[in-house]
Amino acid sequence: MEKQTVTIYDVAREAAVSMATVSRVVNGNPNVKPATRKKVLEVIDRLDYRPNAVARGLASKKTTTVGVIIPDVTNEYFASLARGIDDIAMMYKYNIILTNSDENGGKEVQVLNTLMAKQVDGIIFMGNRVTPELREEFKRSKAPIVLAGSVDDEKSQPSVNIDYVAAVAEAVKNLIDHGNQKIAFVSGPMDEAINHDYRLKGYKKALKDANIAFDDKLIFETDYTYKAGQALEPALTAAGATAAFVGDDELAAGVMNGLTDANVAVPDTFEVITSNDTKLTELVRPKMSSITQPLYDIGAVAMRLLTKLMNNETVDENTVILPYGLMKRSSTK
Amino acid sequence: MEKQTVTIYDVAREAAVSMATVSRVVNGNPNVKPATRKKVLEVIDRLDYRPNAVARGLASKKTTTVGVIIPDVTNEYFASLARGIDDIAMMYKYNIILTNSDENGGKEVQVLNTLMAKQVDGIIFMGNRVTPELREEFKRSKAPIVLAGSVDDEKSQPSVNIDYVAAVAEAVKNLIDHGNQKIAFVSGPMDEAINHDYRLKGYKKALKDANIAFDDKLIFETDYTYKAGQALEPALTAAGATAAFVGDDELAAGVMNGLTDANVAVPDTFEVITSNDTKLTELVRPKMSSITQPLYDIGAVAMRLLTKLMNNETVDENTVILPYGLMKRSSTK
DNA sequence: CGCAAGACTGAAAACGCTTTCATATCAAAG
DNA sequence: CTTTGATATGAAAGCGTTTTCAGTCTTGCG
Repeated sequence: MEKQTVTIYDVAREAAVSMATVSRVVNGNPNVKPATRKKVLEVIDRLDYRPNAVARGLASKKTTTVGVIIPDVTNEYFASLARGIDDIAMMYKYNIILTNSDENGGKEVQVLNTLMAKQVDGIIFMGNRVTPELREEFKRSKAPIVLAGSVDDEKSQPSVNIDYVAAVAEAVKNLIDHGNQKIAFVSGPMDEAINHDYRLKGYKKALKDANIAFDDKLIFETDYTYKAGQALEPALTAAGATAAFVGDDELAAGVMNGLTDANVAVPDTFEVITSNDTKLTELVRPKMSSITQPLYDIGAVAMRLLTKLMNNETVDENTVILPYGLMKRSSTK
Repeated sequence: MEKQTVTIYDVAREAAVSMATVSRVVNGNPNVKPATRKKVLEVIDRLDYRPNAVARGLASKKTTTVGVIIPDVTNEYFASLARGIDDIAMMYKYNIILTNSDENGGKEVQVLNTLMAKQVDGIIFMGNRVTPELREEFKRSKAPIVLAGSVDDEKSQPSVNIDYVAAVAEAVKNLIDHGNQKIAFVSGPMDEAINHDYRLKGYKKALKDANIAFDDKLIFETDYTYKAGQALEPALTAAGATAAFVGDDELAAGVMNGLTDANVAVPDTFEVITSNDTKLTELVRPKMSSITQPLYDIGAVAMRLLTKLMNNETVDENTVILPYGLMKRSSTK
């Protein structure tokens, strides 16, 4: 009762040609007489022949699939990038093997290895904690790897991002311009390069430009979760902050709702600005002002870059920086 | 400069055994003398040998990868299922090929075909519009297919869901019990089975049980988007509705915010209850009451079911129904 | 000490395709 | 006609594993 698979050999026999010829017509090789092509095509249709991609992969050493490592699909930010990645991948006839890493170094290394074992033609990596071990695996990979919406201190790999330092600096300057002096910096784990090495730098720069002393009492390191943000209210007010820059939208929603629930008026007595411009910013009330990022495009461009790399095309610039913006909504004055 | 790949043959030579033996130790076959195993393992380690999964797949006819068709990763509901799927998949050593379908029949058929060409061991399908063509492809597949959080009128495939009819009926009854007589039914496209054949049925049942006449002026068919929901306010009030059941959280958030923005007080003068219990319900103000679904588990159970099917284990029940609940938050009295 | 029954191991045949290389065909040119 | 340079085609060698089948060794035991 097992369904019988029809192979290239069956087609060759039925069409009275060699496998080589069948292979040629399947792959659109022009060196086939039109009459022959027609005959083969008919048989293919009649037998409902579908080439086995695994065999093809083994013979050609190309699988037309790329691996995508994502911290968590459930996170709006990364999901948006993933969507961009998949669309472009599909456009170039690639498929995506998607795996959640939870930004867990061990899991990332393991996943990377199974992707390589599966002979993916390329890899897109999302995650901001590029450990030395990870970097080691990257080097050992013969498939090109590009980072999307993720930074590595050492810039060891091609990547596409926005200029986080400048974006955060501008966001914070905006807060300063509104008269705030004690501005909280609420971020995810500080061992992520994007937090300790980019956002924080932007924050400090804005302060310095405005001659405001840096005060580490205003630095709040926590998880990227709604609950964590919500729980921050007492500490925030205790520290005397009157505004906050937040590194993640869900976290920011938590911060804002936490404040509101404690009767701290946003934006009147406390301003909040967030980082990722996901849908969330529009759903909450007040709507959140945010740094804007071309989320979909970051993924799309990363995938496009990867196709070039997989094709051995020369690319002029390996680390691409997309433009950001600032969107004023209702959580800032 | 191309990195050299080491094959099973290299290991065999270095260890002075046959490929067969190497294969055995790699696959944990017990029929290998401990001393031999040790020797081979050492060589594997020394040469840093990693089995080629593609070759393996060709020889064994198993790829340890499953295809996942999802309407849109960017949708919280499906993303949550996807996370459950991936976790269980990883637990059973499978990888996921993820593709967005936009619930577009043509794209779905095409994607299904490329998944089959890639010899996936199984497929998880999400999407509520199972067309005859699609059903045809399902049948032709030799890899088992299970539907997750998705229904097919004809129950042609194994699936895991909740009892949508009962859940919606209960939700609507709740609204009726609060004294509402004109309850709007706001749903996504009616050509999706889940809407026209399940949710609507539950809605009608609740009305009937309460002796309320069905009025199709209260049926609102629209897109699953925030904007669409927001735009619904005028129509909703014009129809005289005092409450609404909504088939999607993002849509519901739109409906609710639309009402609020038009100074219709939720829940005091208009109650809203939604369907999917995603994170969103907690982010908006007022928080939305919702049917609760074990989102992660729907995905997880679907994947688990698939592993059994792929293993040819006998499963007692092909269509599993998980429990639902009703979570009262602040958008209902 | 002889022998059957495991326990191990290796040779070689798949798996279903791509690709190289050689050969065959053919039209145009001489 | 013969030659020549494309143009078409086929044979066969991989691609890197798994798996079957047939041994070859070891044991335990009478």
